[in-house]
Amino acid sequence: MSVPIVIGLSAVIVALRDGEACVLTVRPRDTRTDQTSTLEGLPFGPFDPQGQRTFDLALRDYVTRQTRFELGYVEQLYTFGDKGRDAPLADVGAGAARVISVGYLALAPTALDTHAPDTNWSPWSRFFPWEDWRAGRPELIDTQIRPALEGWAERSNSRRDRVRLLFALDGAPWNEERVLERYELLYEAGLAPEAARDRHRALGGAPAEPRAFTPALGEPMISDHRRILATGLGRLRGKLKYRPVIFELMGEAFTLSALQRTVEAVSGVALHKQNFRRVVERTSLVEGLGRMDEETGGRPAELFRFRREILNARPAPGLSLSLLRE
Amino acid sequence: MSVPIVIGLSAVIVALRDGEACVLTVRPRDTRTDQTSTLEGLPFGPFDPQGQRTFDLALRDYVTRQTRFELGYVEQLYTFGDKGRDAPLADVGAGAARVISVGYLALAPTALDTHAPDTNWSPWSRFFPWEDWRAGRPELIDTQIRPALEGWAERSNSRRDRVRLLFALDGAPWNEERVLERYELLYEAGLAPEAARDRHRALGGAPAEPRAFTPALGEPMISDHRRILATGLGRLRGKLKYRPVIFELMGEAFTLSALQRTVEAVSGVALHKQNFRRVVERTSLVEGLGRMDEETGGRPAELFRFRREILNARPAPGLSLSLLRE
DNA sequence: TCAAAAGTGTTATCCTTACACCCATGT
DNA sequence: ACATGGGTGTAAGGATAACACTTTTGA
Repeated sequence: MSVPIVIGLSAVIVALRDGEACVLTVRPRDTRTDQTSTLEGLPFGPFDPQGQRTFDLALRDYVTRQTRFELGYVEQLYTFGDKGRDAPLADVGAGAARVISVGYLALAPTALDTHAPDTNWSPWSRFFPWEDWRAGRPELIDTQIRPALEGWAERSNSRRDRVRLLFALDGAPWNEERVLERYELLYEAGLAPEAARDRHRALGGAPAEPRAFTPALGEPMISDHRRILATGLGRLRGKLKYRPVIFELMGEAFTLSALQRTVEAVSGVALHKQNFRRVVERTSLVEGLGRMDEETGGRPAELFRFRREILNARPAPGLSLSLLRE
Repeated sequence: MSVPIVIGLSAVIVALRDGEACVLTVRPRDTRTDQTSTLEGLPFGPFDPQGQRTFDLALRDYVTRQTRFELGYVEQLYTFGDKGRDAPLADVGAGAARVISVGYLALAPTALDTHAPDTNWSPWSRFFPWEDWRAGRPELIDTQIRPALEGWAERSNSRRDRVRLLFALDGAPWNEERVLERYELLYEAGLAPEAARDRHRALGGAPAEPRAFTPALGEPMISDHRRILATGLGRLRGKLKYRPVIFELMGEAFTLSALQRTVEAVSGVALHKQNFRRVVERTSLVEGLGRMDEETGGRPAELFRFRREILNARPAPGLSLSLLRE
């Protein structure tokens, strides 16, 4: 076994900031020049096979040390091992190692106020602008993405079908969960700057250099981090519907409107107000506190709390937020 | 980096044999004694970081070479990295390496007739007898599992709740998807022989020795393979409901009854015949062939085929086999 | 003729989705 | 008074889940 394996743990840490669903990003410093990277990446740490007992503990430990807060909800996403799409070797100080990425999803309540150096809360829409349908169908899909994909798609029927289904062209409905498939399609079609960079490195080129990118196609990230982010966002969007994970993003007390805006920010679609309330109330996941919110214009709203105890008491804490499109 | 990392790929390969959902198992040979193991395990292969481009390709290649057939549907399950629950080191010929298990799920149509040496199609009920509710609630839950868990459960409320919810005690409904959580509970409670073995090895004991086990608690497997199998079964049961994966287990033509029996064998619950048909027909996932089946007693049944083309044509090939309990 | 398995018809109930409308507060 | 956001009522349509029943074969 000549080539050693290095396992990199990457975390998609999601929290709400100013009403937007954000992800914690870092700009790693180049060890030689001490310059921070122009591209953002996910919090990342190598797994120590000697000392660390589980991935889970290693990840929590790593994040706590780097950002000074403790992760609550954590779940494993996927393990990426494709050659040619691995993390930059420099990151982990390994010479000719094969780097395997284990991605994790973590959710944090809004309260936390971490600002370790070189970290930032970035709205995910910066990386996937086409995923935000809250204000209706994003124009850039038809003005930019569709034309850019035309040449690639017309090479086969299956490509055409994929583009149509994933980007909701020609009347196909939008499916907000397929974030990863959309990103992978753009990567395959060469429209993600990461693709060009990976090809370049495969040919023995120099380390990744940031280059101009089309804003409509989203900002690229370091190594395979945008791929992991897409996996995390898709997983979260799916999970909302059958597990009450959304409450991991809320504070102790919240209004139903705030809850709805959070679901909308994550899922990227607008919801029908009245029906959203009914669904939430029917599942009895929340409980009114009697207290009122101190306003932002209009009638004061009642504050609610998540009845966390039902997680142990009830069979399937189903939320089944059957996304009620407006 | 003193301790090298070894990545083991393990496959849960599911197929139907004689109407039962089975999983392909192997009995590895001891390299010294040339004896086959008394315990079964999953097909397993080390990942070569030098030569192999992706896990997916590595797994397919490995299975094809070992069993002479090509995998169709393949999906990654989970990556297990807990210290103390790793694969036996002897298996991969690595000295003091840290072994990480990447589990995969694969589905194979019944047709295939592989019989490589030392491999076997084992019904999953041998490993998880409590998961089969097709003939109603299994007696062993109340006669064996409940009493065996009593002492462990009474130590805290949360333990009691977990047992009640997962094993459907005291009127709690059965949730067929939580296969892994049930196995992990039994492991934690010390009722899986694997737990004793792992503890023993952690104390520097000799390699695992098979020992007597309670049949009601299922047969143990090599290393962490029963954990991976539980993950696979749970994932498959969940996926049935929102993706038409069940057809990966069927031949080209099948009767609706055969389809129903397959779903029942996988999900472990009995379904309502008439409503099952209605659901299948409404989704237009299948198409009648006009031909009739050559019987097994009673009126001949029409043969159907899976309309595979809808995978590219339709938005969400939802099957939503909302499990219609009888 | 009867057992066995295939296949059809019908109905109450619940959930989804949409509609319209009223309430409490700040300016 | 009126704009703003909070909150309620009601009803059509469809999916679910449960009934009971007929049809076609082999023995």
